[in-house]
Amino acid sequence: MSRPVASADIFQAIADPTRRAILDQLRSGEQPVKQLAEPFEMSLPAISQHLQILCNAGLVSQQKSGRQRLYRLNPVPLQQVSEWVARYEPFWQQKLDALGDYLEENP
Amino acid sequence: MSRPVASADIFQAIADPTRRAILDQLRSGEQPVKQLAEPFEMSLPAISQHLQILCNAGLVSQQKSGRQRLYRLNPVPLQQVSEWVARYEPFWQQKLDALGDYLEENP
DNA sequence: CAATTAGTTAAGCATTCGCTTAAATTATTT
DNA sequence: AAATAATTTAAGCGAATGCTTAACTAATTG
Repeated sequence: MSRPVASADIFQAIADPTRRAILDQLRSGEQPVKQLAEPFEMSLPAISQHLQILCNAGLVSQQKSGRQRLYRLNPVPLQQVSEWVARYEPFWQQKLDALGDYLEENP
Repeated sequence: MSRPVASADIFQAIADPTRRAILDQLRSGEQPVKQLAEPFEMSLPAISQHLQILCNAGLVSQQKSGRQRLYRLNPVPLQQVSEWVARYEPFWQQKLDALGDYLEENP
């Protein structure tokens, strides 16, 4: 069998820079594959596979429109990431406060 | 070579669930490797390799203390993730608002 | 000093990943 | 109906990933 089998894991899905760039691009509205592929020096199938992974992770949805397929951003699963990382915010505040104090005491 | 070569990329570093769990564990303070490894059904070298990847990503630092090596959380690079994902918050707000409206209109 | 403890390095292996090219599918245009 | 356009499916490939076991290094203890 050949792959883009469901990663389905959000963290895995956003680990790849191309996929993050695709998501970034989709913030300006739904777009067909060809347009999404434009900024990348990569074959169309490669992009298609990335889109499938994003789809499996629930980060995009697609809708047929004539002979193109419009992909649309679904940001909801990113909340999972947001929530995870938010648990660390107190810690980096602390770190930065410590740095601030240090700089104050050692001008 | 079979190294845990420097990913150095934060998103890659947090893509693995074991590594995220290690980070989670480190929020309760610096810990030696053996203690960090305890919750996992995995060999010590495996954990050591994960720690090295976290180290390369700047997410942890280590400090020798006798014959143990204490690992400590450094959350600062996670801000990168936080900033990236924050750009999507307006979008999921929008999504949830739409859902809310829908539910109000279709009780 | 020999034995033990804590951890890392090294080497190897199976699986997954990101990509490619070629072929297939589906819809539109001529 | 034939040609073209948009995209996916398929197959394959090299590199990276996550793990293992075995061997090594360094600090502590008996």
